[in-house]
Amino acid sequence: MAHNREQLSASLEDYLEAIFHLSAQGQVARSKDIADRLHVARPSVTGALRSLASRRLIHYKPYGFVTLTRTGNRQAQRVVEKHRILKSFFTEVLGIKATEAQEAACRAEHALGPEIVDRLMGLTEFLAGGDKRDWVGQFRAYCRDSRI
Amino acid sequence: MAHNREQLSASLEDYLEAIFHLSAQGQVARSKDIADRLHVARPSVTGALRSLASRRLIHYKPYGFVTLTRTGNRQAQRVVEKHRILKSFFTEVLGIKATEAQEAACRAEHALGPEIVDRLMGLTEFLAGGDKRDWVGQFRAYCRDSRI
DNA sequence: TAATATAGTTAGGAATACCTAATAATCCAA
DNA sequence: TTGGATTATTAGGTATTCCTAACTATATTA
Repeated sequence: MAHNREQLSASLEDYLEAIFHLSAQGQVARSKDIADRLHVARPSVTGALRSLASRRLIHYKPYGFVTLTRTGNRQAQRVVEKHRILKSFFTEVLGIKATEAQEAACRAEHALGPEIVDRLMGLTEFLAGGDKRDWVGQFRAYCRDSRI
Repeated sequence: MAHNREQLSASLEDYLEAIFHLSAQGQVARSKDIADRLHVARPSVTGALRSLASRRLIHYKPYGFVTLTRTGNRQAQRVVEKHRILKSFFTEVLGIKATEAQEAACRAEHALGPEIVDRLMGLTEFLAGGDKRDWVGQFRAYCRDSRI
């Protein structure tokens, strides 16, 4: 199989992320719940699960439940973290509303490497980090003035 | 054909962008130059050109040269503009080096809508816009201190 | 526990976006 | 003007990622 070191497609990262959240907020990730969460049909999930299993990112047996392997968990956490950082940059710094921020984070998380994401996290802390100078407030005013 | 109102795939946006740049910086966009620029094989270009033509974004006849239609030009400009804004945010605000910024902009430009891109442009102007307060300088120092 | 509802999988197919190899058109220079 | 180099296309194939319809396994409940 040998796709060990290859990086995941955006689609497979989404599946991994969904499995992570479902396992966290309850018990086991069921195929139907993954399908609902990602708005795909159930057979698409079956295919994705097989692909993730062949990469040793999940434990999967047909009709059995799905759990993340150690590697899978590590990779999922990276994706989830990226998502979180992007979303809070969009909402807290740029002032984008939650739903749009959520969706954009979901699309952008696959496009940005760790270097940029780390800096974005830094910028969010720097600008929105409870500082007395209220930079974000000034940026909002600037946006209002220039009609952005 | 009727894909008029549908939004373009990331791939087709890349082709449109390449055609725009080649047309601008010289004369006509040739198939081979598009292939070289996007690092794809020539037959892939033929397919993409047919697809763009069916959407009325380019003028294309086999063995003829390629030019953007009015609509195509408008769409290409939007993509190019997004790219430009993202890249300058990455370099000027986040301090990412040019090549990485270039590549990341190329990947992210398809994921972010106009609202977020406009705000990013605003933020870049706000923070790096020749202001006496040198926010970017302070952010760099903050990054250094927190090892980002 | 047997009938039924739900969940999961197979089977088969479509769209996108690539590829290589082979062929056809076009261009250029002797 | 014609033959060789270059460029573009066709033909045929692969991988991904999605779909619907049909079937099978599992779970629930009467």
